[in-house]
Parts: sequence; structure tokens; C-alpha cells
Amino acid sequence: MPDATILMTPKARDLLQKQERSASVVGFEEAVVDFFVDAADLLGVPKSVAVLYGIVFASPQPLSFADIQARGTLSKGSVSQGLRVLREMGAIKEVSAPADRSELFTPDLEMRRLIQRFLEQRLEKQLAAGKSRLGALQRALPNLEKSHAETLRSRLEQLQSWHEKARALLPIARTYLKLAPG
Amino acid sequence: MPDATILMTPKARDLLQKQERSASVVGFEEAVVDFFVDAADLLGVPKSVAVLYGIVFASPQPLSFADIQARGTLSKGSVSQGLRVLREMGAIKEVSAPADRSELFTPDLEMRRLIQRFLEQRLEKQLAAGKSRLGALQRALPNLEKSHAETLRSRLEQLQSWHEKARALLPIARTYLKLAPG
DNA sequence: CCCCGAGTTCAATCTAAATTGAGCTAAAAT
DNA sequence: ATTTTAGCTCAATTTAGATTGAACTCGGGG
Repeated sequence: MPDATILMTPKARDLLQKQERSASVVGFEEAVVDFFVDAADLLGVPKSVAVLYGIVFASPQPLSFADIQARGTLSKGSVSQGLRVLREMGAIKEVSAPADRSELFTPDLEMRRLIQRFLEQRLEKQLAAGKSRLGALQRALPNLEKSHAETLRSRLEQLQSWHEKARALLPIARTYLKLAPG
Repeated sequence: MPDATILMTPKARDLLQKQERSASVVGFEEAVVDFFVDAADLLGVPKSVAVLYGIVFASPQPLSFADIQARGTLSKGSVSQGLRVLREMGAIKEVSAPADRSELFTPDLEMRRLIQRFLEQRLEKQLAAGKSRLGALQRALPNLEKSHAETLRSRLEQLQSWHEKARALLPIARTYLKLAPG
């Protein structure tokens, strides 16, 4: 490795790497990161994960662990955990390294599947929980005095109706996602 | 008011009130509260608000501020703030008090409108923010070197495509909500 | 006019979750 | 075999946000 950077501390190398990226590239990356941070916030995904995904998404080349850490935005721990989460979700994939170097990550652009999996994980679990709660309510109802039972029965029905609507929405969304390009 | 409770401290009255509710009524309420707490958690709504709504929803009669506070689950501050939030959302409404007593609250069962408003507030804001972010990205693109621009352009397009899909989903959901009873 | 209690406000506190980084592990380099 | 380093783990810290409750406001009753 007859390379001047070998004499530098890792920190110095990182800084160099950072400065080498042109202002426009950095600016673009920042904008992408902001976009994903916003979206993550809506979906309840931790910010660090969104930042990480933004960095990978904004890079034309696959990035290594070190590359990402060199951005200086995230701690080693966050990078490690975040990459794991993203891999497990299928949001990024590792492209086999050209030579000896460590694994490189690039976004998995099958976003359709990604989003689908995400929705299903969250909603499906939620709907299952809701269903059992409604069951409990159903069972609690007969024990109430007559005067109360009537109003409450109708409210419970309302809850059930909404629950069903929500459940019906999942397949619709699924179908919808299959249409149109992307 | 030739009523024994008039001689009690407010605290004592509250406790009495609490004990008077039968076990089955309390149990029903708890189950309803749990249901809404679960749902709120998915939607990112504070737990105290969900509890509050659950209490109101589970009561066959409209409840006063004091009634709710008497449940002992929430502090005065939380009740006050929570009721305001729920009123602003249109999740509960005040029924005009029969005589001199303070205002009474009951769930506003026009859930369709409620849910619609909720979705639109969150998603609409999100989509607007996303749109401007995408604009920024679009503008940042031309400044990148040719070698990078191609890949990134296509990724950006992908982002835009998803953004459009999300936007298209809103009206679909709206239409869907109009159908079916509830 | 002053007092009392219902309800509001908001600074202080608590809570849950995210984030960090020191130390560990395992594998590559010498 | 030993050193070096990349990456993982998890206890400790930080942070963001929810919750509390003491001090206040305001309207009605005496």
C-alpha cells in the first residue's frame, strides 16, 4: 500500500475523505438525508436509521462501513446497529466487494417490497392486537346493566366496524402498490 | 342539595364515586382504554390523550371534568390539556349541561370525519414538506458531475414516483372511508 | 367586595427511547 | 504467534416528549 494516507491517523484520513467530496455532492446528500428524516419521523423510525439510509441512498457508489462513519454524523454504534436494521428490513443490500475490501452497501431499490413489508409488519400486528381487545370487550358487555348495555353495544359495534375497515384497507393498499411503475 | 355527599371533602366524594361504579363497568372501561391506547401508540398520539378518550367513549352518560379526574388515572393538568386537544380534533363534543352544572363531554361519533381530518392533517403536511424537499433535490442535481448524475437522477425519480403514489393514496382512502356504514 | 372552587398554564420532573463509545471478538496482516 | 483493525455489544448517557402539580385566572355566590 504505497499510499500517503497510510501514515495518517484514521481520524485524519476520515477528515480528508470528507473534504474531498465536493460541496455539491455533500449538499445533495444532506438534502436526501433530510427527506428521509422527515419521512421516518412520520413512520416512527429512529432518526439515526433514516440518516444512515439517506447517506447510502445518496451515494452513486456503494459505501463501506468506514465510508459511512467518515461522514461524522453517526457514532460507530449507531452505524453498526443501523446497518443491521436496514439489512434486516431489506432496505439496503450488500454488493460483494470487488477485491479484498470490506462489504459495501447500496440501497435495495425494490422499494415496493420494502414498503409492503413495513406496512404489514406494523399494521398486521396492530390489527391482531385490536381484534383480541375487541373480543375482550364483546365478552365484557353482557355483564353490564341493561340501561348501559344499549349505548355501549352500539359504540362497540362502531369500533368493530372501523376495525374491519382498517383490515380491508390492507389488501387494497397491497394491490395499489403493485400497480404503476416504481 | 339535601345530599350526604355535600358534607364530604371533594376527595372523599371522588373516591365514593369511583367505588360506586360496578366492577363490570370499570372492567369494560379499562378494556376500552386499552384498545385506544394501543391504537394511539400506532398513530403517535400521547397515551394520556388516548386514555382520556377511552374513558369518555366507554361512558354511557356524558362526563364532566370532575368525573374524569375522579377516575384517578390522570392529573388535573393532563385532563385539562387532553380535553382541549380532543375538542380541537373534534373527537369529543360538549353536550349542554342540563342545569347549572359544568359542561359534559361525550364522544363525537362522526368518526369518519375525525379520522379523515387526522389523516389529512398528518399526511398532507408530510406530503407538502416532502414535495419541497424533492424540489431542492431536483435543483441540486445539475451541479453534480456527469458520472454521478445518471445514477442519482434515476434514484431521485424513484423518490418522486413514490411521492406521487402516496399523494394518490389520500383521495382513494377518502373515497373508501365514505363507503360502508359506520 | 372578597372568597371559593373549577379549570388553565407552564416550568419542573419523569419516562421511554435513541444514541454513544469503551471494551470485546474474530479475522486478517505481518 | 502476535499485532492490528473492522465491526459488534450493551451499559451508561443523552434527548425529546409526555406528565405532573403548584401557582394562577376568572366567574359566580355570599
